[in-house]
Amino acid sequence: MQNRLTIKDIARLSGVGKSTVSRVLNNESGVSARTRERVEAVMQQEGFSPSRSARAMRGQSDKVVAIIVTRLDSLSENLAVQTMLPGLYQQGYDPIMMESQFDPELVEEHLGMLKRRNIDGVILFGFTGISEKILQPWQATMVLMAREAKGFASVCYDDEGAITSLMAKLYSQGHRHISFLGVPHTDVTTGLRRHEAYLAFCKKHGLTPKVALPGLAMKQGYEHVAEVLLPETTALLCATDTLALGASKYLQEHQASLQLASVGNTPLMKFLHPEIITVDPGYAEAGRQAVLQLIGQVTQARDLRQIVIPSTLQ
Amino acid sequence: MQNRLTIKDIARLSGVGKSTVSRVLNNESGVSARTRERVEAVMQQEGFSPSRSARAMRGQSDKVVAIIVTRLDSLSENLAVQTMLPGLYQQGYDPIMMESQFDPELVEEHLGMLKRRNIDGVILFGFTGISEKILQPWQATMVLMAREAKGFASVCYDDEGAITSLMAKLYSQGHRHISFLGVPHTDVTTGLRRHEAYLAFCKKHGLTPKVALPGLAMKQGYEHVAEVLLPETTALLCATDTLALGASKYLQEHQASLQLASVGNTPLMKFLHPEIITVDPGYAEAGRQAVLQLIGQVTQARDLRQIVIPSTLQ
DNA sequence: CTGTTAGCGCTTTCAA
DNA sequence: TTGAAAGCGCTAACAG
Repeated sequence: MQNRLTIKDIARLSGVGKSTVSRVLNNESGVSARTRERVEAVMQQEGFSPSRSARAMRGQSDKVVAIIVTRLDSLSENLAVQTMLPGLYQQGYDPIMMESQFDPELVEEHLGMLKRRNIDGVILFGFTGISEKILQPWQATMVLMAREAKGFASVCYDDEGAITSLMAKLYSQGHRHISFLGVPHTDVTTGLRRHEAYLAFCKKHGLTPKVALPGLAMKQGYEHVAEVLLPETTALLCATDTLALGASKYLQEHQASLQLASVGNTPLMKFLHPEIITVDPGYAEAGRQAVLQLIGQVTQARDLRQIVIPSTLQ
Repeated sequence: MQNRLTIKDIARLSGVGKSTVSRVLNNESGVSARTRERVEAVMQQEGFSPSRSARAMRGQSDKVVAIIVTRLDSLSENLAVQTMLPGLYQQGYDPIMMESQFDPELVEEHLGMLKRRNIDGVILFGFTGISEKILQPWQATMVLMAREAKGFASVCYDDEGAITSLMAKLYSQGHRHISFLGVPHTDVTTGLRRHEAYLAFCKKHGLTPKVALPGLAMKQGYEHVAEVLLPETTALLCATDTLALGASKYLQEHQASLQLASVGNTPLMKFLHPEIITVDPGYAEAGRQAVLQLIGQVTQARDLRQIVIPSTLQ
């Protein structure tokens, strides 16, 4: 680590001035092709790479962004992060990871650290309880995942479309008594929107809704699925894979057999219960979009778009 | 982000010189208590925090480390990383995350990026196929997880102890026909060592071993468990939770009921199959130790220890 | 087109 | 115990 070369060295080795090297480094115009080639050759040969800190100090950005997930082991967030990372590396950004554990105070704490570090941007996986006030300072440099907020860029899933297409599929299979296992309305996207889409479909098709909204945890699916099982029920729609996993454990234990459907399409689900009908909310695409949006935002002041990822029935 | 104060501002505001502020900042001796207090008060009040880049440029470290996991969704690695993060933040380090996807070339690529960034240290979750040559330049600044290598610090799990205590438990429950589902020997720790510990126990207690070593994936557990099911088999020991998950799906589908045991104790396992006997390899503790070791290494040239985390039967 | 010259915010001599 | 001054590696005027 010690004897890294500097532009000064490169300048000396290629017989030019520091600034010329700098120009080459930044692909600035105003350097003769010959000089540029020569300098590039030297850099190449010496394996030169400029000091990030020095560039950062010169007002350039640090090229560091943070990704704040709710939980490291969230199946869905993992899928999104998995596509974010390569996207960020490719653009030369270092992604630092933080875990909010669904705790608004932790988010605040983390954002505080990040503010102090003068980071370029943040991708935050939203959840219930984050006050917009805390986010305010980040308006220009944050992309919210799975959450919308006025004045913020965001990448959301198509909750309504996902639920509707699952319902349509179940309906077309002949199911007329479809129960719903979801998340409380305090969660606007996964909770409220998915529930409403379910209700809307029921209404439109004259079905009688039967609902429980226990929460996001597998255990909650397990413990509350019984509440929505009527004798006539033939299918169960779950707001998330995790919930479906919990429910299906219960169903298995109780020998109840009904058609399950859920929003998620996570690998775990596909393996454990391939018979479940799923819709892929487009986690991978969401990750890609989030990175594009964030980088656009911080480098070229792109406008704060609210992106919705279309889901695809599996 | 723009108008961050600098030590110059703090100096002015507290009526001292830049260097004094710097001394206070670094807790250097040679500053009168009065002056120090005054400066600290101003910093506090202005919410001053020094520029990382400037410090880094002055030869201080960047305070950035990388964590390279095999997969973002590895149940076990998640548990370790979960304790690493807070440990790192607390020491002022930023953890950047990378995913190797079990691909040695990706590791090489990532390490290349990191070298260029002049990072402080790396925590690398090992796997089969990483050539030690690639790691060589990182000897002093790397901690290997779940893998040992000559000249490298590492944090490993007590493979032998874990398997032995599970076997002892099964044995004490009266099981005498215990099969083993594991990982090929190319994986020295999870593969070879666990398998050997199983064989040793069998030998010592006069049991007839029955083994398959398909690999790490859930699907492999599912597909290969049948090979080790003899009519007399009453228990099955799996080298990992993931494998056990696959196996138990098969067993469930085939109505076969035997006592399962596995190394892992991941939340998913505990939820889906609480009846399985597990041993906790100490992932959380491993994460803590890895951070301590790495930071010790890079800040005070602590010697490269090879740490083994004791496992605990659940 | 290219080199020289100032700094960016900090640490680190070196004098006072 | 302190402050002034000299850089760290880089970029950005400003001259040639």
